Amino acid sequence: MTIKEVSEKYDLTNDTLRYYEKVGLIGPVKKNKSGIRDYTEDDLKRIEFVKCMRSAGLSIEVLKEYIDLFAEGKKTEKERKELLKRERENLKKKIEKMQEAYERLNYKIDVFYKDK
Amino acid sequence: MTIKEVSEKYDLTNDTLRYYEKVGLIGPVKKNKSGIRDYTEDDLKRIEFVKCMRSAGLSIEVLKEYIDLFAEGKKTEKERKELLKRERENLKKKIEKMQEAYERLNYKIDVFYKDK
DNA sequence: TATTGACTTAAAGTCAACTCTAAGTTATAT
DNA sequence: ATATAACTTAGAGTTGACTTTAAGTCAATA
Repeated sequence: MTIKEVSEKYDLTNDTLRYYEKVGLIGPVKKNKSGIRDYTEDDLKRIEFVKCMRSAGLSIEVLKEYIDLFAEGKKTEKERKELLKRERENLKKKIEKMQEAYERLNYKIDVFYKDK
Repeated sequence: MTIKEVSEKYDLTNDTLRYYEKVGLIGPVKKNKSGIRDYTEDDLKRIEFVKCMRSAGLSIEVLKEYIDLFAEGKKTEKERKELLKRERENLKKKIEKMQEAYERLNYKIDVFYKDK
């Protein structure tokens, strides 16, 4: 799959895809004889994972950390699990903050701006 | 209330409080004869609101927009309500994204890293 | 009176995460 | 054969949201 197709499929720009590769979140992606990227199914799975986690606010740094551990093999499984649990906790707290703000907006809209 | 007390109460740095004031999210805060800030109850309410919304990811720009409308008085109530509804929708979508990522982390932790 | 520490300002610096630019190569259509 | 469009790279630039710096004022204490 070409970079264009991937960027359309996942709604990420070519630049972002190359940037993710440069910082080591994906790939290195295989290239054909003229140097053009050809993404594999595994690349796509990774992109989808990264996109999901990024959209939830996980930093590139922490994703990179996880992916580097992954590349080191089985011996890092425990450490990876700890990392995921840590991030899950962070996410939970962030969701709670957002729920709070959401309810506050609800209240403002329904009570303060009721008849507007 | 001094900037130090406010910064401790809301866990925001002095710098952040002055920055919020500079960009127009709060104040202008009243100052005593020697130029030192003295926050009122209304300032504190505003700070608390801004903190809540910022922690949920609303941009400084959009908060500024809301606050500027507020300062224009009653005639902007409808517009303010629209703005809040828009931001509520954005927030809802973001919460959904985060829930998705949260569940994915749950799954990974419980299934993939079950015995680790 | 001198020093300490909290405050003040404007402006420059930082950081994460892209995003754009410049200069170049390659594939396809006319 | 030439124009067009899509790709490539390294590196510079942008944006949002602070954060730090430099230079100074002021109040309280030794």
